[in-house]
Amino acid sequence: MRTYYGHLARVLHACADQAVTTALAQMDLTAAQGHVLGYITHRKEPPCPRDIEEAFQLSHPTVSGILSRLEQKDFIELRPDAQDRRCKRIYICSKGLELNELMHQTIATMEETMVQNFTDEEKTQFSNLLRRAIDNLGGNPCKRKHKEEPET
Amino acid sequence: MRTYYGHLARVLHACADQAVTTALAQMDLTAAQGHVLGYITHRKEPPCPRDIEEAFQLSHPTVSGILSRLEQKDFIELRPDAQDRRCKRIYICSKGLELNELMHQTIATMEETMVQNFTDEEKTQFSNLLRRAIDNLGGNPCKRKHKEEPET
DNA sequence: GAATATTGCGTAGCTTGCGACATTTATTCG
DNA sequence: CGAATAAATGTCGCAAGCTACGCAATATTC
Repeated sequence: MRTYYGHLARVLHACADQAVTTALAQMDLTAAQGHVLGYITHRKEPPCPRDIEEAFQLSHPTVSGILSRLEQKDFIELRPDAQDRRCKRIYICSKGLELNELMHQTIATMEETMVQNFTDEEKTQFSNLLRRAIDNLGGNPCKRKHKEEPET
Repeated sequence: MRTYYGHLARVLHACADQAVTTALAQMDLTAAQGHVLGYITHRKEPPCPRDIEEAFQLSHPTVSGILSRLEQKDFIELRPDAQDRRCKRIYICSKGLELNELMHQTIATMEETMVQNFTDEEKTQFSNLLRRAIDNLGGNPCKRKHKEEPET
């Protein structure tokens, strides 16, 4: 049978997602929510949904859904920016801050487990090949927004 | 910033999925539906949903959903097996057979594009690293069913 | 300054993924 | 044979991903 990198990528993502989701279940968080919460916490300035879209390469309705679930559970709070009222600033609530350390550790552990028997060289190669494959498929559309429209 | 293989795996899968979905849109198929239809076609015997689960490492509700959408659109037909009435056999309709060649080509093209500037060595390494990473995370639970329960 | 374009976000509706539970049919064992 | 077990699906309800559409606020252009 053939190789099908697409299939392998899907399965790998599913495994990683499952592992994190299982580990975070006790904190009432899913993998996606955990990753986003981690990103928000490590930022100096309270980010807006648009930042999340770019950081995770997700569409804005997807981000919107994740954020509203985080808000419902009081992990975060959304308030419109005073200067630019189009933007919403994302603030972390105490509940989110408390869990942050444990959650970050959980994700880091999964990442280490995933490449536990890789040499340093293999790790580097792995991420390089992944990135090159993504590039070959055109990357994510939003990334090219500022570069490609010299068609006049 | 750190590497996060999990993130790269998710993005790669998203890109591959997007590429195939876009290309198959004209045939009224999604990527998941196309892959499953391709699998059914290349099988000698009409498979049952369980076979799809194992081949694609998906849960049975997921497979059930994809199959019922394929059936609604008259790509396939589901009939219970005469010998074992628990199983449903999946038969391809003419509509599905006609599109098969084009669809298979579309998927193959995406797979080639994805690794277009890889050497043969890099291709091999890529699939090996992907498989090892999957293994490190425990693979997919259902795969281990027959091996691990020597706990008596 | 007014018309236009862009940006950020909301909502609707869809597919795909999952776990949990129920049902039906086969199989196994006493 | 009958009861218990296992196997294959069905179904429900959820999260997460997308496109497409619309709206309000800001930027740009003339």
